[in-house]
Formats: sequence, C-alpha cells, structure tokens
Amino acid sequence: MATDRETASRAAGLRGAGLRVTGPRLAVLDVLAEHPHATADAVAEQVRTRLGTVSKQAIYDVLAAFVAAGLVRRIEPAGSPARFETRTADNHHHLVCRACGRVADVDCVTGARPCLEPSDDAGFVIEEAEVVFWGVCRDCRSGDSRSAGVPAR
Amino acid sequence: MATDRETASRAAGLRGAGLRVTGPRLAVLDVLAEHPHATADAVAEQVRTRLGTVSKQAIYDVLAAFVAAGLVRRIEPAGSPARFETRTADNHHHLVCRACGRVADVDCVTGARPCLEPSDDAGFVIEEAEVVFWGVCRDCRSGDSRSAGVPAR
DNA sequence: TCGTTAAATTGACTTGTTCCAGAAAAGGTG
DNA sequence: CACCTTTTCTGGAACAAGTCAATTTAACGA
Repeated sequence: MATDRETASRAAGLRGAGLRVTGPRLAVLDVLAEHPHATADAVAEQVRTRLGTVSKQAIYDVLAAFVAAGLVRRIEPAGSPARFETRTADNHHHLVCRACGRVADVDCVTGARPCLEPSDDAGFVIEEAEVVFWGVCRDCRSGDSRSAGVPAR
Repeated sequence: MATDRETASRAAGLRGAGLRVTGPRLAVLDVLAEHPHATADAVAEQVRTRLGTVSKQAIYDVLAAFVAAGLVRRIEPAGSPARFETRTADNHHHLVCRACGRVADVDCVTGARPCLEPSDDAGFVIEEAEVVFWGVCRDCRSGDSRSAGVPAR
C-alpha cells in the first residue's frame, strides 16, 4: 500500500504524462512498485485487494496506456504471459528462470541504449537490444519444483 | 522442394536423432529450410502444398518433437506467435521488425554460448543469453506498411 | 457545476496452442 | 512379410492471454 506521499507523486507523474488520475491507475502503479514483473493477471488480483472490483479490461487499458506513455515497460519472455515493470529510465535486462518463470533485473553491462550492436543489421534500423538470460534460480535448483512463481510452459 | 539428396540427408538426420522418418517430418524440415522463422501456421500451410492434407496437430507434434530432439529451435518474439528455425548449432541472435514482424538472423558477436554474462547473476545459474534486436526493416521504412510478413501485434 | 472527453464496465470474441479419444496408417524389427 | 509400436489422423473441446464494441461512469477544465 502506498503512503500519501507516494500517491501524490504518482498522481503528479500521471498528470505529467497527460493522463487522468483515477483509482485503478494509482493502484496499478502501487502494485507494480511492490511487485515488479507482475503479469496482468497478478496486477488485477492485487489491484482488487486495494479497490474491490476492477474489470480485467480496465487493467489491460491502464497497462496499455502506461506503456504508451512510457511509464511502464512490458516484457514478454517466451512461454510466459506479458510482465510489467516501472523501471523504464534505464535500459536494463532480465534473468528468467526456466523452471518457475521468476524474473530478476540485471543492470545493462554497457549502459546506454541500444547497448549492443549487431554485426550486420540486415537493413534494419535498430532501436533497442533486448537481452534475456535464461537459467535456473536458486530456489528451483535446491528445493526443486513447487517453488514460488508461475511455472514456465 | 527438396532434392533427393537433401531428403536423404534429412532422413539421416532424423534417424540420428532417434526419430522415425515420415512424410510430414521431412516436409517440415524442407519448409523450414526454405522459410526460416516460419510460424506453426505458415509451416502447416507450406507442408500442405507438398503433401495435401496434414492436420494442425501433426504439425505441432512434429515441431515439438524436433525442438525436444534439438533439431529445431523455437523462438518467440514478444507479440508474435512462435517461430521455428533449423539453425541450432550456433548461438546466433535475431533482428525483429517492429512493424511487420519479420525476423532476420545475426551472428553472435562473441561466439560461444552463453556469449554474454550478466553483471550480477542474482543466484541464477545462467544457461543461455538470448539477444533480440528490435528495429524497423528496410521495407517498412520505405514502402511503409503493406510489406511482406506478418504484422506485429 | 456543467459539459466534454477520457476511462471503466460488461460480455462476447479472437488467436495461438494444447489436450483428448479412438481409429487408421505408416515405420522399423525380426 | 508380419507384427508391434509409434506416429498421424479426424474432430472436437479446452485453454490462456488478450482484444473489441457498446454503454455507463467519472475526471477535470471552463
């Protein structure tokens, strides 16, 4: 749950991005601050613990608006539903657990976007390099299975 | 369409992987040789031009068997259905067009897998680093829209 | 406080993929 | 060649994630 201070700063952020300030929007930002890399479903669930009934559509709309406004970044590791995070300023990358789907952030090795250049661009104009490190997290190695998180497909 | 020679070598490859040699399997390999990065749907369509009726399930079964045997690699760029390619030996990467979804290969800059190491592994054991370069391909920049390929979502 | 317009609601729908069952057809082995 | 097993078939049903469309509700500037 957010403090008044946090809420005020989020509301300002929304206005700054030209978006109206509404309960669902503040709640989504709050949820993402607490649970980075949450799926749309997980966001909906958490928003509902704060506000009561909120439609699935509202969640998708809010997330889409945030992504369009650059307030939220959407990542979509293979075999996982889309995940959302508020860390957008830097061009960081992700570690994804093959067993449980857990996602962790890694700072970009080189700093500025696109951070990596292809050896041959095949005529493409490159905007961004996305790096995903696939592996197995600590919990899935030791406890094996039934660890927290969504199982990978 | 494959030459007899190609077909023979593919059949040998299947046997080597402990898989039976069947029409649909050879056809899928043939299609993937001609159309790297094809989606399951596109593979099905092309296989049907070669063999007539082939069920969607057969295609999914064949692709899954190939992926399990390491003969085919499955990639899943955000916003696109899964795509399949036969280039599995090297750890190369991909360029994806944000406008039309087209995928192109890029050789790995560093060579051996995992080719990149995270600055902090957060307790994960890293197996592989996947790099996706997002950009806009030549056709989508010039002709704009209606270029070949599947439009990105 | 009012009107404009963005946002939320509801519920059906699409897409990509998987699973299921039983029957038919191949492949490889002896 | 005959047999056993794997693979494929038809066809459907189910799935999860996400989208569309029409209507109602609410934010915020005038």
